[in-house]
Amino acid sequence: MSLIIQNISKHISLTPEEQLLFLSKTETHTFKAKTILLNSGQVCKHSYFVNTGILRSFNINDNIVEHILTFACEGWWIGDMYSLISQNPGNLFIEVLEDAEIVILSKENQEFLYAEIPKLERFFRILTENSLVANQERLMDNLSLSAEERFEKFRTKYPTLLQKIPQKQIASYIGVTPEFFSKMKSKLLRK
Amino acid sequence: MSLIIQNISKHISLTPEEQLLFLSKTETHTFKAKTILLNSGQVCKHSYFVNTGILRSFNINDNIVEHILTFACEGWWIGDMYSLISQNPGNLFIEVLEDAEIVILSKENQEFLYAEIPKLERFFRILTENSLVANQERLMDNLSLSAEERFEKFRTKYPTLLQKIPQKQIASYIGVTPEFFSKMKSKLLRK
DNA sequence: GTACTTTCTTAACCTACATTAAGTGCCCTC
DNA sequence: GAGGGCACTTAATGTAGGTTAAGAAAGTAC
Repeated sequence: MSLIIQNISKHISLTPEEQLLFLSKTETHTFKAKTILLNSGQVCKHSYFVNTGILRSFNINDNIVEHILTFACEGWWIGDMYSLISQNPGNLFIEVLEDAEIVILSKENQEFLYAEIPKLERFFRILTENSLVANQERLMDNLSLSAEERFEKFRTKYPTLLQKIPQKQIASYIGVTPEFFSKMKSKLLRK
Repeated sequence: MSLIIQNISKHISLTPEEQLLFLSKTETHTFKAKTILLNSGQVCKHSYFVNTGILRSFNINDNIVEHILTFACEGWWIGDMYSLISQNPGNLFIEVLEDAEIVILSKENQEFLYAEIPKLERFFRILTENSLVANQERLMDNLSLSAEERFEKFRTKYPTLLQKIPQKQIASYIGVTPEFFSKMKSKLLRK
């Protein structure tokens, strides 16, 4: 069974016909690392589900500093939620960090599927709820933890990522400069 | 029409019977300021909708420092999303800041209503989506803006709150100490 | 009205993290 | 296999915001 159907089946059960209908409304493509799937200033018209590879969403502040909102690895959904909902231009970029196979679901088809398979409302509600919880925790962490503690949390949340992506991306995710991250890391190693 | 039905009607339309069914599954109570509706360590079994008054959710770090996750004024929902979903003990407190009239919806009744009025899945999905978007924006703001800029954002997001709540609560929301907030404020006034 | 508690202010000093800048290693690509 | 670009490191210096402490102001209770 495809990864995306497995993912959905964790929360709702679809008949074989519904599964086929769902899949018929998606497209699967492969992308090379460094491909930009969504640019800041564009309207986001798709949700992306990662079969293999790694993606990230981030914004750029004052044309200089990048801040990473999310990484998405195998089995994760990613998109610009704000832009997707409002259909206004967003300020997020979505980029492929490691060659990836991605399932693409257009907003249009998503709405169509809500109408055809109302259970999917439930699925995406649950997905969004989980995402909200994760985000709230990260927000509270950013308010109350030190950079070192945030790094520790990153490690447990994304254990596989540590080896796979440039460490400046991790610095950006936890909210420090690459220079400070490097210093912090060597301090941790010395312990 | 009651405020909560108005709130729901912004996103889905309920028949008069559905409205009555919904309301019959809620309870409305008034609470004095300083009432704690949910304690850290408890399982959250209700969602709260604010008819009048002000609530806040917050956690306490190392038994010392409070960090505010959300304020909820008239027409807002509040709860401990993590605990509500997982039914595990959460780490949030929910407290009444200003005498309030609150509509209470138990998780049990919410599930019951999902079964009876499937459209409500849609409503709560949209509610959660909006909440997620707001949270993501706040997270990015915390990564990229100065305390002063975060205060400015707070003012535009909660214009009425400024006069109504102790300023240490605002400091806690934007993530600085009351002392620093006071210093910053007097600097802003001198301009 | 007086006392008690909580909030707010001010100020001296401290620290986590940013900035700037220079240098090193490494993977590309031609 | 030489040159150019990134990612990473190190170190000096700078700063936003924290800590501590003490007093003033403002609620709140009796």
